[in-house]
Amino acid sequence: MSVRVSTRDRVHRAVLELVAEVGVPGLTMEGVAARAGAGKQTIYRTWDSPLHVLLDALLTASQDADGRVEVPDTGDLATDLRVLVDGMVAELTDPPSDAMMRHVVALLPDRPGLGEELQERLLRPQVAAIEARFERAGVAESGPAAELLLGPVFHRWLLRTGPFSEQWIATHVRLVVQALST
Amino acid sequence: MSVRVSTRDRVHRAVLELVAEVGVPGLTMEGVAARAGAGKQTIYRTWDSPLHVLLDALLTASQDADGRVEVPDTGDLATDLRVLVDGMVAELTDPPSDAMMRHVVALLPDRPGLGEELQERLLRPQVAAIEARFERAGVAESGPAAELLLGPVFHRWLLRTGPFSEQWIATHVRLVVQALST
DNA sequence: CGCCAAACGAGACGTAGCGTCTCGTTTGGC
DNA sequence: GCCAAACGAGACGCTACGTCTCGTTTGGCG
Repeated sequence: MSVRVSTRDRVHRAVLELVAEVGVPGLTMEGVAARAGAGKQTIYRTWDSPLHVLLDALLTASQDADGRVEVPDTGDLATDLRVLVDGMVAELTDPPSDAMMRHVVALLPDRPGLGEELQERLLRPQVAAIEARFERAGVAESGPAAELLLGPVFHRWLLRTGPFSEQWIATHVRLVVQALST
Repeated sequence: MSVRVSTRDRVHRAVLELVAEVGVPGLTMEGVAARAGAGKQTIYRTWDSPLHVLLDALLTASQDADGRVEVPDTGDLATDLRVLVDGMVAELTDPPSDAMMRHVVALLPDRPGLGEELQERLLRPQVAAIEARFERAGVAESGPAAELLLGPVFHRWLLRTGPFSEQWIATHVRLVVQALST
């Protein structure tokens, strides 16, 4: 990304403002350029779609915030898993992130590049933290275990079958821990 | 839907042909109308977007095929859950259904009507069948149980983290059954 | 300090799809 | 066999597309 720093920032700000006003389907390259006070060519030089601009803006912001996911270890597996699930739920329910991720996964078959960027810079660290905590607990199948924990969270987020209430998360974590205690 | 039957069929055929050629993002109302030999007004009278046309076409086809999901009961819970998971996997990996569902869930926050139609006519029967089988097995929390079974399947489908191999499904079902055997 | 190439803001350009509309022309139910 | 409702066709102005060509900053190097 060879765009000048100040320009990048203005474009990021513009797309975040616009997505709040018109939603992801309402984003346009011309709109972003105009709001950022930039030429269209400048936008096309670096990004290939409004969704790509939004993805970059959100990932840049989240990276500036923390960068990596800490692996908690209070000794109690259920407690630590809750912390990790809470982090993921926070990400999934933040409105701009929610909308962006939905549209990125929609285009995943057609534009794998977008999905990889999301995967690499946002999801993988979360999954890795969960697997690490399982391994520390002596769980052999940490991969399937992480999927068992995250799957229902994504399912509930994706299909909006119910809220992420205290009680639901507690029940879910309990079932997962039970599945892994041979 | 007051469109004449033969017209509906021609539109359904047209959108299924087109989505295979140009993908969901390439679908347009004008393209569907032209391919179906219909006027644009006729399309707009019944549907409000190309994705809505595709959703209707796929749901109509799948309803004509079977209509409802059978609840298997061989006596072995793991075996029956496999059958139900296999059915869901088949639906999720059929290319046009795959693409359609991704785009519908992407628009779910903006256009809840689309999501409800998908939910009601396709997903709910699957979930109900799984919950019914759990209840027959004496599982108290059949709701969370169904989520535990389906969540990782959707997670793997959505993020494409790995294939639906024999081995993965077997391991996953085993973990779920174990989570529920108090 | 002054230079110069790279990056930039602005916007013109032809194309395509949008959603609405107005035409005649089927078409099917009474 | 009649007549209103539904239809095929396509014109209309509009918006966004992606490419392009302009001058104009701008920042690094001598």
